[in-house]
Amino acid sequence: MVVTIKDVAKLAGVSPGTVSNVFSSNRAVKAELVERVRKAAAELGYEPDRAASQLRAGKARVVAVLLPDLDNPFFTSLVASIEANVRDEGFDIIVASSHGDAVEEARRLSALLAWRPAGLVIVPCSDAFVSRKLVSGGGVPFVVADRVPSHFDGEAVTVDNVGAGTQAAEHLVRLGHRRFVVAASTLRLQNIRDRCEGIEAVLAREGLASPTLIEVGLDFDTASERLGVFMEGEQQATAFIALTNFATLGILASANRSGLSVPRDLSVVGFDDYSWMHAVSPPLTAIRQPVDMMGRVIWSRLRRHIVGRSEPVADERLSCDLVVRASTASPPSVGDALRIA
Amino acid sequence: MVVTIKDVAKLAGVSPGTVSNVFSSNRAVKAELVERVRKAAAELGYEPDRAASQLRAGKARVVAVLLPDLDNPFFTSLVASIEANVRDEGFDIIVASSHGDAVEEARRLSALLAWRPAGLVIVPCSDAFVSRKLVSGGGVPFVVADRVPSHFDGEAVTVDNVGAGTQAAEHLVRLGHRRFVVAASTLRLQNIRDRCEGIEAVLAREGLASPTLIEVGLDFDTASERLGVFMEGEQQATAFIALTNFATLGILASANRSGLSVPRDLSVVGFDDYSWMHAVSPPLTAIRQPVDMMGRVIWSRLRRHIVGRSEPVADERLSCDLVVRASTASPPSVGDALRIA
DNA sequence: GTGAAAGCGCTAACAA
DNA sequence: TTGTTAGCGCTTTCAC
Repeated sequence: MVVTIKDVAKLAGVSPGTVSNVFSSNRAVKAELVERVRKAAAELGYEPDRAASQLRAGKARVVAVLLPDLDNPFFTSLVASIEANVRDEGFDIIVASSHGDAVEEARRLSALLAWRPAGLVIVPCSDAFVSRKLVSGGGVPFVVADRVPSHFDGEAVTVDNVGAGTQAAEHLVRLGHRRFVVAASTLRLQNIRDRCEGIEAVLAREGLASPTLIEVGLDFDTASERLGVFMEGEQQATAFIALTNFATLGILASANRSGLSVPRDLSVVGFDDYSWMHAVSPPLTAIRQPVDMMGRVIWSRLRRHIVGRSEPVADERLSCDLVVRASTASPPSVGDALRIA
Repeated sequence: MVVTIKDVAKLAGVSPGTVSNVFSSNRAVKAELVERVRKAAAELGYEPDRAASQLRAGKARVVAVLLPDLDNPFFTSLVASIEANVRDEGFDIIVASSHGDAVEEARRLSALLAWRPAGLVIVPCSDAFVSRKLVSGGGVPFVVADRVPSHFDGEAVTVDNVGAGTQAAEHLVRLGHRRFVVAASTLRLQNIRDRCEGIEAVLAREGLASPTLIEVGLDFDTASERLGVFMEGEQQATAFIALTNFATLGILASANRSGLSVPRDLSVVGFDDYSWMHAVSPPLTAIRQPVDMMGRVIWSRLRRHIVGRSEPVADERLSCDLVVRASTASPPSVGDALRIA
C-alpha cells in the first residue's frame, strides 16, 4: 500500500491536518513540528496525492494541452515552452493530440477536461473551432494558440501573420523577384490566409502579379508531391515562400528532385526556424515565429485566470522576424545589375 | 459549480451507483436506464471526474512520461507514438522534462508520481539512472526507454545500438572509406558507447584505424562549434558518422562552413530519420530508429503490468535500418576504381 | 498553533 | 438489476 498523510501524521506524532499544512503551507506550523513532519515524510517516502488533493481543495495544478499533431516540431516546441513556464509554479502538463480530426478533437477534449485541469491550451485542428462550446461549457480557463478563429473574443495567442507574409515578400521583392509562388498548407486556416494576405498586399503595391498559391497539405509527403508536380510544369517563378514548416521541406525536396538549384534557380523563404535550417546547404532564409515568447504569453494569460496576479500582458500579436541566410538571392534575370533597395 | 454524478442521477431518476455503472460499464445496467442516464448526462454536460474516480477506485488511467528534453524531435516523436498507443485504451499522458539534469529529474519524477499514474515511461538523463530508487519506491510499473543502464534488470526498450553502428560502418567501408570520424553526443551514455563499439568492431575487422571520436554535446550549437574546430584542422578523414540527430546537424553545418562538399569531400551517415533529411541536398543517408515500434513496445510492456493481458513482447532489441540516400559515396582517392563489395 | 471531523466526486460492498 | 452507504487521501472549517 502506498503511504498516506495519516501514516506520516502517526509517525510524526501530529494530526493529519498539520501534515497537510506543512506540505501546502496554507497555515503556519511551528518550526519544530515542520521539522518532525518532514523527517517522517522523508523516512516513509511520502508524497501528497495530487488527485486527492485536487479533489478536496477543488483546485488543480495541471494544465491540459491539446494539439493537432505531436509530431510537428512547431507544436512540440510550443509544448516545451509551456512546460518550462508552468513547472516553476508547480503545475504539470497533460497532453493529447487530435490528429487533425475534429471528432477526435472533441473526444480528447472531453478526456482532458475530465481531469478538471486548472487551464487548457488548445491549438484547434480547424479554426472553425467546433469544440468551442465544449470548452466553454467546462468552465475551465483556456487560451487558443496559433490557429485563432476570426472574430474570436476569448484569450488568443498568435503571431502577426500578415506581418510575417509582408516581411518575406518585401525581402524577395527587394532582391528583384517578380514572380512568386506561395506554398500554403491549407487555405482553410485563418493564420495561413493572413500570411498570404501579407504577401499579396506587397506584390499588389509593387504592381506585381498575384502569387501562385499551392495548397500542399499538412504533412511532408503530400507537400513534396504536390509541389513536385507543380515545378515540373513551371519555369517562370523565381521566388518561393513557404507558409509552414512542412511546406518549406516540400519546396526543398521538389526543387532537388527537379534538379533546380537554390538560390541560383529559385529563392526560398522558409517558415519557422529549426536547427536543420541553418545546418543545411544553403542555410535557409526563414520567417521565425517567437515560439518561446508564445509559450510565455500563453501561460501569462492562463495564469491571470488561474492564480489571479500576473504581469500584464500586452494584447498585440507577437511579431515574427525574418532571418536572412543563403537561400535567397537575386533572380537570374536581374543578374549582377542587382538593385539593392 | 460543475455537474456531478448526483445531478445526473437525480435528473435520470436513478441512483448515483447506477450512473457510475453506466459510465464505467463495471456492472450491467438495463438498456432503458442506460438510455435515460446518457440522456441526462448529455443534457447536463456531465463528464466523470477522473481524479475522483481514480482516488476511489485506486486505479489510474494516466501514464507519465519523463524525458530529458521536449525540444528534441526524437523524444517527442516517441511521445507521439506512445500517445497514439495509449489513447485507444482510454489512457491519458502527462509529460515532463528533466532538461537533462539529474536533480531536476528527481524533482519532476516526484511530481509525476504524485499523480499515482498507472505507469511511467522514462528516458533518464544519464544512464546512471540515479532516480531509480525513487521510481521503484513508488510501486509504479515503469519502462526505461532509449537510455538503458548496463546490467539493468527492469523493463527496457531500446534499439540494437551495436548493430546500428555496424551497419553505418559497413556501408562506408564498402564504399572504400578508410579514415573515420564519429560524432557522438557524449560517451557517458551506454547507447552511444554501443553505437561506437559497433563501428570500431567493423574497422578493426577490416584492419582500419580506429575512428576519431568527437563528443559534440547534446544540442546543436555546441555540436556544430566543436565539429567546426575539428574540421579546420583535419584533412584526412572522409567518412563521418553521426550518432545522434544533433550530431548529424553539427557535421552538416561545419562541413558547410568549411566549404566542404558532401559527398564529394566527405560522406556522412546521419542518425534518426526526419523529413528534413530527405528534403535537403544531398538527401541524407541515415540510420533510422524504429520510433513507432518503440512506442508500441513500450506500451505493450507497461500494459502487461497494468491490465495484465497483453500480446507477448519479444524481448530482443529493436533493430535499426540504414536508409541509403545521397550523402555517402566513394572517397576521392578511390575514384572511379570503386570496389563494390 | 493544533486536533477532530466533515466532505470533495466517485466506486465497491452489501443489501434488497 | 438497482439502491444505499462507506470511504479513497486529502483540505478545511470549527473548536480549542
